[in-house]
Order: sequence, then C-alpha cells, then structure tokens
Amino acid sequence: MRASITDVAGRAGVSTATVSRALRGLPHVSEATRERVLRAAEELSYSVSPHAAGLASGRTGTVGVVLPFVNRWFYGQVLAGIDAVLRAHDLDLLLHNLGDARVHRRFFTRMPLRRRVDGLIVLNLPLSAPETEALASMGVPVTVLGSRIPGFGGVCIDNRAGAATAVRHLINLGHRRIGMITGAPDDPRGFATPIARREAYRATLTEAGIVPDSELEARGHAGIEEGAAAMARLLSLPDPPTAVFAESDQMAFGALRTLRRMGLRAPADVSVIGFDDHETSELLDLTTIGQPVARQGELLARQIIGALAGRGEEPGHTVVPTRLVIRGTTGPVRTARPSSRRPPEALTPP
Amino acid sequence: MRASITDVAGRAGVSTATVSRALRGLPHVSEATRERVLRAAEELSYSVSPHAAGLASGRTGTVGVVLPFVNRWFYGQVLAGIDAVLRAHDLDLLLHNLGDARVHRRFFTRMPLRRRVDGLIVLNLPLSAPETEALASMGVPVTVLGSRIPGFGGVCIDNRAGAATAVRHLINLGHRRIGMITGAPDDPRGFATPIARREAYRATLTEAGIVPDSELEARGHAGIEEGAAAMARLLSLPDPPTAVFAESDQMAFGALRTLRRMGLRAPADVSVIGFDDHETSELLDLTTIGQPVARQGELLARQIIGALAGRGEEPGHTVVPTRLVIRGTTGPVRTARPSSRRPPEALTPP
DNA sequence: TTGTAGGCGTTATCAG
DNA sequence: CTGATAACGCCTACAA
Repeated sequence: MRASITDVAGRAGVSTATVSRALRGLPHVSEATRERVLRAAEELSYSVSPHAAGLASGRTGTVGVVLPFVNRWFYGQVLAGIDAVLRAHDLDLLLHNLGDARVHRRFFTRMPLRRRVDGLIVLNLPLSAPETEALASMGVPVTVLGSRIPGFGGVCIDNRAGAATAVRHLINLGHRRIGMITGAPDDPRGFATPIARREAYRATLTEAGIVPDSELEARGHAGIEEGAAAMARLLSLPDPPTAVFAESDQMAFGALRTLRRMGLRAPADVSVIGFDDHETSELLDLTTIGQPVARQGELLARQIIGALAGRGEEPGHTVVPTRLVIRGTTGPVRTARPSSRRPPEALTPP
Repeated sequence: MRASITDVAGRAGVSTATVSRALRGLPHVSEATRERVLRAAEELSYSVSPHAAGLASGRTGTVGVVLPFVNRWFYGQVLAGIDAVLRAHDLDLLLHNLGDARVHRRFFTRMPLRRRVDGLIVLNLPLSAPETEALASMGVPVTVLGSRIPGFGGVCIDNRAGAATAVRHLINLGHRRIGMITGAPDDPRGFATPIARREAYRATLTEAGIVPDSELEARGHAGIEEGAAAMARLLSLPDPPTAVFAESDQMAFGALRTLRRMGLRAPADVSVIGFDDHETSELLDLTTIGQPVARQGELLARQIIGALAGRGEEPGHTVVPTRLVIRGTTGPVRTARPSSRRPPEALTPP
C-alpha cells in the first residue's frame, strides 16, 4: 500500500497537520521539524493524494482547456504557450477537445469539467448566451480566446484590422478585382473569425471605392482541399480576380496548389495573401497577416493564474497585434489589364 | 453551495447509497427509484465530485498523456486519435508536455501524475531503465508509442523497414550517391527514431553494395531550418549526393527550400524523400514514407482502455504499417552523371 | 431492492 | 510552533 500522511507523521514523530504544513511550505513550522518531515516523506517516497487534497481544500491544481481541434497547427501552438506557463506554476492541464457539434452540445449539457478544474481556458469557440451562462456557473475563472465576453478574461487579435490590412495591401498594389476565399462564416455555430474577416474584406473594398462583388467570395470549410476548390471556382469566373485574400494560410495553400496545377503563378498571374503566418508559409513564400500564436496561449494562462491568485478584480482583455508579412505571393497588378475574356496564353506558364 | 449526494438523496427520498448506484447505472435499482433519483439530481443540477469519488473508489477517470512536443503536426494528430477514443469512453485526458530535458528529469523525479491517472500513454519518449521502473511503480497500465517495453503496452511503426524502403526507392531509381539528413541521433536522451532510421539507411546502402559515406550524413535538430542548413552542407560537398533521404518530412521541407533558393530542382537536380507523410507534403509534392498517425493514437487509447477493463493479461504490442508514397520529388538519376566537380550551369534553373 | 456506517487522505480551524 | 479533530463528498461492504 502507498504511504499516507499518517505514515509520514508517525515516522517524523509529529502530527499530520504539521506534515501537511511542512510539505506545502507554509509558515509556522520550525526548520528542524520541516527537515524531519521532508526526510520522512522522502524515505517513504510519499506523495500527496490529489483527490484527498482536492476534497479537503476545494482546489484541484488543474486548468481545463477546451478547444475545437487539437490537430491543427494553430491550436498546437496555443497549447504549447498555455502549457509552458501552467507548468511553471505547477498546474495540470486537462485537455477537452470539442470536435464536432455533437460533442460540443454534450459538453454544455453535462459540464464534465465542473469541479474538475480551478480555471477554464476556452479557445475560439462560439458561445451562445446559455453556454456562457453555463460556464460562468462553474464558479471558476474563465478566459476565452477570440472573443470578448463580460465577466470572462480574454485574448484576441483584431481580425477586422488584420483583414483590412491584407485587403489594403492588395489595393495598394493596384488590384481592384479582389476575391476572397472564406472559411465557414455560415457555420450554424457561428464562429466569429470567419465572419469578422469577411466583413472587414467587404468594408475595406467599399472604403476604397470598390463595390464588393459577391461572386468573388468563394466559400468552403477550412482546409487545404477546400481552399483549392474555392480558388478553382474563382478562376473559372468569366472575369476572375487578379488577387485573392484567403481567410487562413491553410486555405491559401490550397489556392496556391490550384494555381500551380493550372499552370498559373503567384503573383505573376494572381496575387495571394493569407492569414496566420503558419509555419509552412515561409516555406511557400506566402504573403500573410501574422499573429503571435503561442504568445496568445501564454497570455491566456497568465490571466487564469492572475485570477486564481487574484483579488477578484474584473478580468482583463488583451488584444495582441497582427502584422503584415510581405513575401513573394503578392505583387503589382499586371499593367496590361486583361479583358474580361482573358487571353488563353495567360493561362499557360511563362 | 453546490448540491451534494445527500441533498439528492433527501430530495429523492432514498439513501445516498441508492443515489450513488442509480447515478452510475449499477444494477439492483428499481426503475422507479432510478427515475426519481435522476430527476432529483437534474433538479438540483447535481454533479458528482470527482475528488470525493476518486478518494473513495481509487479511480480517477483520467488518462495521462506524456509527450515531448505539443506544437508539432505529428503529436497533434496522435493526440486527436487518443482524444477521440478516450472521449467515447468518458475518460478525461490530462496532458503533460515534457518540453526540454529539464522538465523531463523533473517529471521522473517528482512523478506528478502519480495517483492522478488511471492509465498513462507515453509518446515517443526515450525511457531509461530507472524511468521505466518509475512509471511501472505508478501501478497503472502504461502504453508507449515508439518502443517496445516489457510489461507495457505499445504501438509503433517499423522505422527500419520504412527507412529501408525509402533508401531502396532511391537506389531503384539509379542513385548511388545518396545522402541523409538526420535529426538528432546524438541527443543525450537517445530518441529511438533517429537512430533506427539512420541505421537502416546505412544498412540498406551496404546491402546494395554501396559503401556508406559519413560525409553524406548531415545532422541537425528536427525542424525546417535545420533541414535547410543540412541540405546546404550536403550541396557544398565536392561530390554532392544526387538523392537525399530526410529523417522527417519537416526536414525535407527545409531541404526543398534550400534547393529552390539555390536555383536547383527536385528531382531534376536532386531527388528528395521524407518520412511521415505530413499534411503539407502533398502540397509540396514530396515523395515520402507514410504512416497512419492518428490511428496510432487510437490504438494507444484502446490498449489503455483494454487494460483498464482487462483481466491483467500481458499487454499487447501493435506494429502499424508504413507505405511508400511516391510523388514528384524523386526521379531517376541524371543519365549524364555529373563529374565530381559539377558544372556551374547545373546550378542555375532551367 | 435498499439502507447503514465506516473509511478514503487531506486540509483547516481551533486550542494549546 | 504544534496537535486534535471536524469536515470534504462519495463509495462499498454488510446488513436488513
């Protein structure tokens, strides 16, 4: 059987209360006693039972992370950031992947993390009012990535600003016919990011005196394949765009693949800009809007830790900056503007 | 205050024991009683305290996952596989990232997961004898990815076979001067994968009557940058390789980047083959050795679940197959074999 | 089928 | 500075 606090107490010749204090580094324990306790614990290779400790103290030493995907670059980076900070504070990380909408619903009806965590980090999940309410009812600090919710801490980027910068970059290069490859702004769950980026796209065009053309918005779910298909659709238009803003780098990758397969090149034939600065983007020389991903994870974890230690102040909200990363897939619009019926030779590689 | 089992018992007019049984779906509870209990619990929005339950039962309902990186494609995929299976069995997933060697050491001296988990999944970590011992002493089923350890369950691919296939593919294409970009076979921790792949590389060359040339082994730590640097070194040799086997797709990406920057092309100038079938590999048209990554995660989780339910049989070990994925970066060796001093025109793009 | 009661291993509150 | 001791919330023989 595993040694318990009573065993340690016996061996050290003190009470269990003293063992508890000594082991947790609390004050009011003489150095000599502490020494003795530590040695006894060592000799018995004692370790506290998290359950017993949790039951008695009400704390769990665990932070929950809820996210929609574990197998995407973005979330891996965020997770790494969170993990680093949590680890430094000796907090465990309980991962809860919400995959599809069914699991998502189930999570909010059953609240499986209730009483399991001291704090909760929610990554990029759209939260309905009752869902927000449910989280709040857990009675632990909550911090969310990607949206601003009263009562919760938060970290996000300014999607509108980032998308606007992307589109403006294209406009500055002389493009007027600018398409967008958009993720799933129509997903019933209502993810905020696709919506914000698309709206900024439209608004920026309008500001520049360009009338948004809904034909130039190609939709698909996030993913390389979907990005590729979307680009194919854009290119098949009678008057295709000369530049394309993809909602994410992943979708931009697909777009680039389509271009290459059709014998076209970026930016010679079509300029392409993405969003995220994915690790592969540099490799593909993709112009994009960069955001500090792991950093956001760190900030989220820090907020939770602050709230845990904190004096119940209203949780803060941090907006982290994005930046335009100019690489090789965007360039000036062709000076010889193609007619609406693009000459066939433009479709073959130079 | 949160409702406890006593409250539910009171409201349902039964004892706490009955509540416990009813809620866990145990037999020997009349349908009527169960109904009543369920309703009472619902009305009080009761949820069991995992701590109290754990303390009393000794079970945690949690499986620990220990891994060296969270922010790499490979581990994200594995994690997704694990998560799917665990979730289906209502088990929580406690993530423990071991990052650098310091954290790694600390983990094994303090055993922070002791008593926190019902089972443990270890991903690709090299385990010394005492470390293995320490894990075994946790008294829960352990399953490891990437190595075979007596007493533990395991899942792995045949790295030697995979690497041999890669090298043989190059040999079949007529290459004789074949380089390898290798990860960190010299890491003091002794990761198994790099070692196995490098040894298979050498052995396969030897079998084909080619004498391995240590000059053709370029080392670096895993990563795109390192792969790029390694390729640069290979190309600067007086007699550079005509084909290169990269330990991982990531490193192969770096290699491709170097080629492109130097105005060379694969496979026209140098053939490149990787290992993993990373999601980006298709995009880059990289020939590679594919392995079912998420699948391995599922298998690991299933092993743990089997052990949890199991009758203490010796845990099994599963080897999953790899396969050669031929894409566009490998091709026949140039028939006009370049002299050891490669003509400068070959260095400019066609 | 249901109830009783002891115990799980700590923490925290009081005294001393 | 240290020691009793009452929670903490649930599970599980055992008894009824």
